[in-house]
Amino acid sequence: MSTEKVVTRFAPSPTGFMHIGGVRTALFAYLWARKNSGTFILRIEDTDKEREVAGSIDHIQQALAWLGIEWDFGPKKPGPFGSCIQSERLAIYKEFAEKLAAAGHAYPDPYTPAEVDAFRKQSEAAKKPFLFRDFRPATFGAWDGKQTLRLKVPEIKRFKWHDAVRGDLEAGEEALDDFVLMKADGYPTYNFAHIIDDHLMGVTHVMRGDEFISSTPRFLSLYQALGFTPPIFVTLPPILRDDRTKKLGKRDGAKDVLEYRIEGYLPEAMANFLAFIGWNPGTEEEVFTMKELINRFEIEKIHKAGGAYNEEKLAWFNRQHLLRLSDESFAEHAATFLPDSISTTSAIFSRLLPVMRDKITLFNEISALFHPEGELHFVTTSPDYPADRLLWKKNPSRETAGKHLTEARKLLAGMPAGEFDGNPTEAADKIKAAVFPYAEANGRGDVLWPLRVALTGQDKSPDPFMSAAILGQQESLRRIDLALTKLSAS
RNA sequence: GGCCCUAUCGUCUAACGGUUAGGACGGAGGCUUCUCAAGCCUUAAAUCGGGGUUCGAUUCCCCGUAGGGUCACCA
Repeated sequence: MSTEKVVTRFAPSPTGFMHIGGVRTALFAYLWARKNSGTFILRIEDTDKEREVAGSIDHIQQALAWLGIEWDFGPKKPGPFGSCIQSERLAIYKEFAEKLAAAGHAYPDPYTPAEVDAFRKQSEAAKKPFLFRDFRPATFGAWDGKQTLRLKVPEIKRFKWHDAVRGDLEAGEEALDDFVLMKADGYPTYNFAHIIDDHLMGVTHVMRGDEFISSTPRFLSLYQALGFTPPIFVTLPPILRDDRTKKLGKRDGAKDVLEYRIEGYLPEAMANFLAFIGWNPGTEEEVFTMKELINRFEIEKIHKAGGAYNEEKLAWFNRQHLLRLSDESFAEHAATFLPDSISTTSAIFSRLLPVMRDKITLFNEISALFHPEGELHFVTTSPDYPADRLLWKKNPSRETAGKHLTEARKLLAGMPAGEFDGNPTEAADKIKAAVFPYAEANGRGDVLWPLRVALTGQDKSPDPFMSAAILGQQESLRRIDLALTKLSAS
């Protein structure tokens, strides 16, 4: 490896939302740049004004920022090479176009689109692949800067090149053609602009999907005509749909990356998951922070074959990262999913923290916990439930339920009030110490089921000790009294 | 169709000529247990097919097969 500073870029076109395919490409480019203390550039390729979607540039930046992918140069951070938005660099492309035209490496296309189309049909009828260069005019005039400009392929030959992932690649002459450099609307094509920019921005490693392999000979022709040295090509494997039948695309359910934030995924989990589609450190470790990914990332370990997107594995990664979160950052992430009545600074929130941490895989599950049918609904609402719910299904006797509830009430009432306060996990332990021996002696289910329902009113909930710890002594006793009333009323 | 690329459990993958083909997700079973999760343990499950090269092929070569990509004044 040379001592040259590594520069990578992510170069999306602002034509809609970002999905995980695009983000994965950005991630790999970012990881490689950071690993080498290099530069990562976010370049906006907005040379097709027809397809541009308003707000996309903003959206792209939000998606990358959410994932923790930071760019050194980007839309509002121009570099020594100027703007990172191609539509603001038109003068640069024009200058290179003029140079190529003057050197005889490019020529104005004399045909109308209809005429070119006729040529194409002609070739099809003859069952030959259409190549514009077969119809190249014998002589051409100077380029006036307004016509369509095409590259005059400098050399018709079989191209061989090296790809850092795919190895030695080659393609025949049929892959070469006089492609368009400057469009009639004055904008450069992608094929032209990206090569100029990669060169001017000092990009050393071009990371992109395998859909660009087949156009590489044309890029190489242009590098040759311009006298530029090509960068290192790093072809990334495609991300496949989960059934592996095709590449994951927007039409196949590829979601907006920011959707995942709304669903309560952690950005580090997403980055971890994406890194493992098409890359693997070669060990059995799987859970990595962004920092660790940067340390471990190696181009040599990028795969050739495509990998499928699997949301269940993503969820697992999320759970793993969630477990490693500090209470403080857990609270931050939880904030938007809590009911309005509970703030992350409230006392009740800190009492609920251990339960929430145990229960969820995705943060949006927190809202479900507080739903009227949810496990934590009892926290904010006094329970309302049919009396029969207090009866354990294996021994549905009102008499037993009432007897044990009365006993349990005594045990809870007998505890010093202070033992309910403080750390909820410790409080739950103390409550368990007070109640469990009795339950052990008289049947765990017979004692604990009615107690848990009395406290929570729910079929599914945290265990009775934790529930009592969350509610506090007074409220716990009040709810047991309520349950006893229910039992005797009917 | 031409050209290019790819191929290990259902899925993500390890193996860089020699392993009982390993791990993870998901599945199944179990433990735990007052409920629901979580957690822990166990388990089933793969080298696309056919030829070579080699003492020995998941690994190297060839031919099939299947899948993907690409053939724009889109990127």
